[in-house]
Amino acid sequence: MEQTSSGDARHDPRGRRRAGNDIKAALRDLRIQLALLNHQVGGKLALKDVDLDCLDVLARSGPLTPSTLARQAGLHPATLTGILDRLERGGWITRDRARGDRRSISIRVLPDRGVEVFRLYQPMISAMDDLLDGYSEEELDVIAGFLRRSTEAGRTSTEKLAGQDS
Amino acid sequence: MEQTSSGDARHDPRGRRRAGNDIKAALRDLRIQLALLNHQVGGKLALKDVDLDCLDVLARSGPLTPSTLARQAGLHPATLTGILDRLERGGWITRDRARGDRRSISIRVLPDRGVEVFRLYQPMISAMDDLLDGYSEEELDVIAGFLRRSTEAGRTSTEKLAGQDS
DNA sequence: CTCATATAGTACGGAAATCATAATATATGG
DNA sequence: CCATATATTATGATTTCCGTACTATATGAG
Repeated sequence: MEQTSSGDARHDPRGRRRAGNDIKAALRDLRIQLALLNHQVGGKLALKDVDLDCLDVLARSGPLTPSTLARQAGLHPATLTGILDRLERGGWITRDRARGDRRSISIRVLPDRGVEVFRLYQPMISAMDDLLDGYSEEELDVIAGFLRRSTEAGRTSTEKLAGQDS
Repeated sequence: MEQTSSGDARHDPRGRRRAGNDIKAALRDLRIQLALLNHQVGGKLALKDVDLDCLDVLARSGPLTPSTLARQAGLHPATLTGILDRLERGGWITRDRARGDRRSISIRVLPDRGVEVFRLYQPMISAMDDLLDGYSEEELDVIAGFLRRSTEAGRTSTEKLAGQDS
């Protein structure tokens, strides 16, 4: 749907290229800035960056087992045990024995402290809402599509790197 | 253009709201995925996540002093010393005494190992190029603008959090 | 069923990273 | 020249990371 006629006379390859490079650079900046925001939020909650990352994945992808989470977060299983210990001690998660396979554990985010997190992200959420108000619904759809595709590009690229040993 | 049941034909509040929430969720996913990609890249280069972050900032924002970099990366000055030691040992950066103020140090990224990094990011760069080919120049400008504004939103939100002590 | 093997999660311990504090070197203003 | 402020690094206590080994459970073969 965002395919437009190419090879047109009005089409300036140099302009497209510049715009593309702008986007890639902007994505780099955005990644760093969001990492920094999370670092601040984590600091307020006495959580390491990686702890907050795990919490984010858990909150988003529902209950997970340690092995699944470790794989998704690119962490050593033993490292994850330490992270889960911290999160459990802080009252962020619970570890329950799974019903089917009794070796495995189901990690669940506790809702209790959700408000704290939300309050800390509130400035960013408000700023984003203000920002998004300036776009038409069509533009919003373009942006959402771009973000989803970029995430997918990131996923396949990450897997490609993880697959090869050098 | 489709009419909506509630009021304004041009602006459907429900559709906009959904699109906005989609974007915020997509941004969360994208952040995690890019962090994961960097984790993989860092792993190949024997660099911690935070080391690669610092390198990225340095490569992007030119030579910096340790104090400036520490502030920009949200790190304790002493922590940064350790990071710089690792980066220097690995041949990623040099520390030169600044000309003006002889207390301060100028950290510069060495170009030598840039190729390695580029090669590792190549899958992502190619995927992004393919992805961007599907957009018109106008759409690219919309996306670039959105990314820049989001980064700015992240910056002000981060500063807001850093400013208050609770 | 019994045994071998595989898998999930964690305990343990050495190596490394983090960060508060102190120390050093230089700058700046009176 | 002196007092104070600032940039960076050294030191050391604490925490984190992660390779290895261990326990518990699952699965498959005979």
